[in-house]
Amino acid sequence: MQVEREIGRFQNFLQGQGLKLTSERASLVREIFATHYHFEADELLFKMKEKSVKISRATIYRTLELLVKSGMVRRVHLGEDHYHYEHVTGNSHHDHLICTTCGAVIEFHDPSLEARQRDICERKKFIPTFHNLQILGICESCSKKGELPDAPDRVKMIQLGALQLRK
Amino acid sequence: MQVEREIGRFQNFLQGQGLKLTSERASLVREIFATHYHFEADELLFKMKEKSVKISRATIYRTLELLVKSGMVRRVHLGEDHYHYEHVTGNSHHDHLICTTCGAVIEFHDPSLEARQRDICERKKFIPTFHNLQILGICESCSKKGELPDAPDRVKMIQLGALQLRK
DNA sequence: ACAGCAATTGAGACTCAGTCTCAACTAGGG
DNA sequence: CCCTAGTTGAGACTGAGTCTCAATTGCTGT
Repeated sequence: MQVEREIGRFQNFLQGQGLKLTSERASLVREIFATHYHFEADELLFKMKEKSVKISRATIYRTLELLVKSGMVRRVHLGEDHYHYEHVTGNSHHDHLICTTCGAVIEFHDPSLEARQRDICERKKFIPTFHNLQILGICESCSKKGELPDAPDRVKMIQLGALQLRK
Repeated sequence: MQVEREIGRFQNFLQGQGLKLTSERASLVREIFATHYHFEADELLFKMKEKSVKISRATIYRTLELLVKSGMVRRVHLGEDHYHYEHVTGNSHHDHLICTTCGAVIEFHDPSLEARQRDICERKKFIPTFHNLQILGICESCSKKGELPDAPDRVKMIQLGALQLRK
C-alpha cells in the first residue's frame, strides 16, 4: 500500500538524523497520506481523537515540523491567518486559487509563471528558495450563484465544526 | 504636507460610511503615512506608546481594518505567521522578495507576471479579486556574506526588541 | 452654545494557533 | 536486558488578534 511506502520514506529521513520512528509518528503519516491533501494542524488533532488514536498537540506540531524538513509535507498559506499543510506526493510544485466565498482550493501549476519569477529574481540578484502564490477570488460555481465575498482578502469563515477540541 | 492629504482621504471614506474621523484615527494615519512602509500592528502600538499618544490595541486593529477597507492600507503576508501591513500611496500593486536571513523586503512589479495570472484564472473560470505572491530566498548582500537561512520558508527571527508591550 | 444620540474608545477578558517545559516513558544498539 | 538518547503528553505559556461593555466623544440639528 502507498501509505506504507511513505512511512518508509519518513523512517529513512529520521534515521539519517539519528531520530526514531515511533508509533505516534507512523500513525500521523498514515493519517496524512491516507486522506488529507490540505489540512490544518488542529484538524489532524481532531481526526486522531475521532479515531481514538492518542496523540498530543505537541507531538502533532513536532512531527509536522519533521515532515516539512523531510520534504514530505509543505506548509502553505491559504489566505487565512494560520498555516495549512499539504502532503507532497510526486514532486509537483503548484500554487493555489482560493475561493473567498466557499473556501474551495484549486491547484495549478504554470511553468511559464515560474520561469518569469526566476527572471525577476535574477534581475534583483536574489536567490529564491521558496515561493508562495495565492490568488483569492470567486470560483466558478460561486460566481454562478452570485455569491459575494465578505472581504476580497479573507476566506469566509464557514468552516468545519471541529471546534471545542482542547479540554 | 502629504500626510494631511491622506488624512483627508480617510475622512472622505469615513464620511461615506457614516463614520467619524477621531483624533485617534487621525494620529494613526499620520504615524502610518509619515514613516512606516511595512509594519505590524503591535509595532504601531509600540510607536504610539513611545510618542505617548494614548491609543488602545483594540482601536489600532479597528482602524487598520477601516484603512484596509478604504484601500489606503494593504494586508500582506511576509513569510511570517502574522500579518504585516503596508500603506498604499500611489496605486501601484506589487509583490515581495523576502530575505529569510536578514528579513529585507524587496518590492517588484511585473506586468507580464500579472497578465499570466489573469490567463490562468480565465482558464479556470475563476474571478480573481486579490493576490499575494511572496518569493522567499536570500538577498544579494546576504548571499555575498555567505549567510544561510534557518529554514527556506521562514524568516529568521532577529527582529525588533519591541517586546514586553502588554503589561 | 447645546442637547441627543450614534459612533467610538480603552481596559481587560477571551480565543486560538502554536511553543515550551519537564517528568515519565520508549526504542533499539551493545 | 540494560542504558541512554530520543520521545511523549499534560498543561502552562505566548503572542496576535477579537470581543464586550461602560464611559466618552463628535456630529446634526436647534
